[in-house]
Amino acid sequence: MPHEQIEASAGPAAASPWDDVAVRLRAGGLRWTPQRRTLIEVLREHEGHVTASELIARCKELDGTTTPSTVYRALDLLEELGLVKHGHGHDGREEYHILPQQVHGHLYCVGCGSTWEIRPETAAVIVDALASQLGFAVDLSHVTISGLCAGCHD
Amino acid sequence: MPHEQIEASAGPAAASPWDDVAVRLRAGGLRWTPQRRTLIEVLREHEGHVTASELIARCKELDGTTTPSTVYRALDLLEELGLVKHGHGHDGREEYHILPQQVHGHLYCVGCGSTWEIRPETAAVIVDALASQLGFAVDLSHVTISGLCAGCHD
DNA sequence: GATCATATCGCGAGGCGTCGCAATAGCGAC
DNA sequence: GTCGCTATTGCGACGCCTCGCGATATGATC
Repeated sequence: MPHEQIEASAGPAAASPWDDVAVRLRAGGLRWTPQRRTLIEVLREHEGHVTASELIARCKELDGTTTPSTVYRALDLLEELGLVKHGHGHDGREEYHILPQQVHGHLYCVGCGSTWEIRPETAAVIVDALASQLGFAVDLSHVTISGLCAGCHD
Repeated sequence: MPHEQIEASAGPAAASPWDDVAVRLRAGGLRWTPQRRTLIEVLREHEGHVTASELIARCKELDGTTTPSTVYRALDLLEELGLVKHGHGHDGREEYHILPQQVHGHLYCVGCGSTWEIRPETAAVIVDALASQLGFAVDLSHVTISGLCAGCHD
């Protein structure tokens, strides 16, 4: 086997936040295991939101020996590193936001079942209202707010 | 522990919304069963919010034969009658609001674990913002929004 | 390459919530 | 009071999520 190729720092490929997970883990005395490697592979495939069960299922496809508890624990770890962020769907089930970039909220229409996003500008109105009136700094992205969309409302 | 008391028909006691549940059920072709009677007893004991497990545990104390599925199904029914309303705590677990009167939201501080209410006036700001910007009629009471309270924030 | 401390894994159990099914029992009709 | 329709119950099984425990394997050190 030839030596593994070292990524040249001049490489033009966009640096992915997943690339240095191994390093970051080891820096904290944590370990880079096959199970975590698999999970990162799976996360690379996704964008936006994924449910925990979807992640577990996909990991199991790739590995077969993956167990749910391992995935949940690895996700907790990645959340501490800021690479994912968990929230709850309208029914309380867990959802993971991959590479959370901007604050946005989630809406679920109980009429038609579709989901909507609260864009950052609108979210800001809500966050500001609660901050000024209650001094509470809310994290709108953690839950899915239910309601009726324009189409189902009238 | 409150002792049992037979309700005198001549009693001028304020009519409780629970009093005519039996009638309302039968009016819809539904039935008034011992299990439902027990649940109503339990609900009479509470105000505000209760978790599903608390209700189930208390029903089991009173009856012993109560099973969770029966309680959940009865709660669904009462929700259709408008007597309770379910929501989700910060961790996604179910919570029941007893006799929901006014629209209010729920806040959970991830710092200290305390819970706060969003008063109707403040809730209105949020509801209006989403209504005017997205045409979405949200139900703020369905979920618990996480964040940091004034004390934990700074 | 061998050693060792310990982070991590897989397993099993448990609580929560949902659903389908066969048996039971309200309750309206007679 | 009895009958019969069918709403409801209890059970069992499942999926989701968490946790504790003993066994394993990472990776730092020599």
